[in-house]
Amino acid sequence: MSLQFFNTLTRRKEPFEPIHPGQARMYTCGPTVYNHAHIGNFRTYVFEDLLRRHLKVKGHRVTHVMNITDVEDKIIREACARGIELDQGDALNPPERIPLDEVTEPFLAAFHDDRRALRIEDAESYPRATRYIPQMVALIRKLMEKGLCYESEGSIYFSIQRFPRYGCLSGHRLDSMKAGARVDQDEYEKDDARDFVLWKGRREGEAFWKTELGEGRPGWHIECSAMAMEILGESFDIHCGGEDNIFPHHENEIAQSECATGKRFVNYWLHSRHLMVEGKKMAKSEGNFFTLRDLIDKGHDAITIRFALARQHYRDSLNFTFEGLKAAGEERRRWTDLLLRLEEITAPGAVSESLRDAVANSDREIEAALDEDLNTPQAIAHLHELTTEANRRIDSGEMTAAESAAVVGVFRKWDSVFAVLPEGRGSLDAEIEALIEERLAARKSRNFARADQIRNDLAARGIILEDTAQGTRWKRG
RNA sequence: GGCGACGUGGCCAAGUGGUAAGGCAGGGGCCUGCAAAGCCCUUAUCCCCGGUUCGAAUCCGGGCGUCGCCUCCA
Repeated sequence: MSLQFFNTLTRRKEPFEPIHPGQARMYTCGPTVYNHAHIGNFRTYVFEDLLRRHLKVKGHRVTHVMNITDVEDKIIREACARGIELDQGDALNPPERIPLDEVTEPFLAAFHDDRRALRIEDAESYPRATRYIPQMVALIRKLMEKGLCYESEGSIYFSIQRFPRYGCLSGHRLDSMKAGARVDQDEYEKDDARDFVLWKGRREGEAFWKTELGEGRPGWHIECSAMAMEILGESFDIHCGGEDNIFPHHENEIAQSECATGKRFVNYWLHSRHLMVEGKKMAKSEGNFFTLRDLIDKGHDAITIRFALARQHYRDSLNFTFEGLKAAGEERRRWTDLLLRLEEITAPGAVSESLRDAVANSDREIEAALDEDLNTPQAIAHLHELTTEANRRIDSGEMTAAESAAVVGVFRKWDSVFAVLPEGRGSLDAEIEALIEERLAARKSRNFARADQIRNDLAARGIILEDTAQGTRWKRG
């Protein structure tokens, strides 16, 4: 079956056909580095990671660009409060380091630490907005030459009236947008309240660059168009983000990009729904706002958090609960324990036809599920079915080492997408090994008090012992 | 007010026309020195009301409810 995605643009599932066969170019909206990313952000980044990993399994060469927004109102406010230099230099002759980096770099580093903890693979590129000011200026000048924008009090605005398809992504219609309940708080002067700013002229107390457009700083939307087109080309395959980005951010990206080039900007728009915590919108005021660090500090495992985020379909809102996190941990443990059991099997013999079929079936169904707009819940259900089947066969004592390897193979293959299995158990120090030996001897001599004491002591040190017919198995708790 | 998504067992969740996958939690059993793990058994007329159809969780209409976006929040 072919890979298909639900395209926000058409509101339908469509087969994925990359512009260049075998190559998938994707751009995802990354973090604004003014604080630590929260688990809602990571829900989206984990979805995008699953997407890139599955594209790779399907044989595509993936070029993934995730932008870093490192100039923005809150960052500037913080810089201002700290008395950091507002002049960021000449856009065409930028210094290695700009003053705003002092605010953003610690959070950028933290973001990468967090995503690695969640096993989110490295993207091919992490462009920072502040390093692409000339490209943004060039793009704005192109739009100016085409007469699609206007200047007002030193700022430059895009006139959405000039783009007839405006609203194609979000479904907003120009005429009905006027009735919007919200009043724009922006103090800049616009011809039409719905127009958006491409370039903000320098203002008192705000960071600025010296550019051909004068002194000022870029608007928000322009960075993604400029960086995406610079790195991926004027037309590319996939653009992702959280659902809140559909309007206005992505809508505006389409308008400015397609007006500038006259070409289709992006073929597939994929958006993840938001995450809620314990049934409520995550908000600091609700006391249910969590960064990854918050959860790790509470003793939760990063990979289990990854699994809790990956386990639900990206287009459904995800209700993040501690009960759900516990369930995610149990599911992982079940798979981890199965792998330990499988590794212990040494029986010689061929792979039976029934096992070969079972494994091939699981493999096919998991692939089909992921092909169908990344249906992770269904793919996971198939892994659970394979788990039960494998445990049953192990219990029957008939599984061979070759069969065990076949089952492990399916788990490892799909874990290249899910990335939730342990890489290995590690090893034990000699002291613990000696205790395990001592306990075996104690059990043999029916000194169960001593045996249980050793088991309890080791459990307190994070080593869990389980007795099987073949001997004692250890694992880390 | 405009646009959109969703409502399946205690919890999470698959399933888009043929009489409800899977996991977690709970209960019972087998196994075990005990435990753990594992296996087996166990809980649903799919929000409500109409309609289409031989047949609907699945399609259509109407309710009710939850959630999201409507200018810088993934």
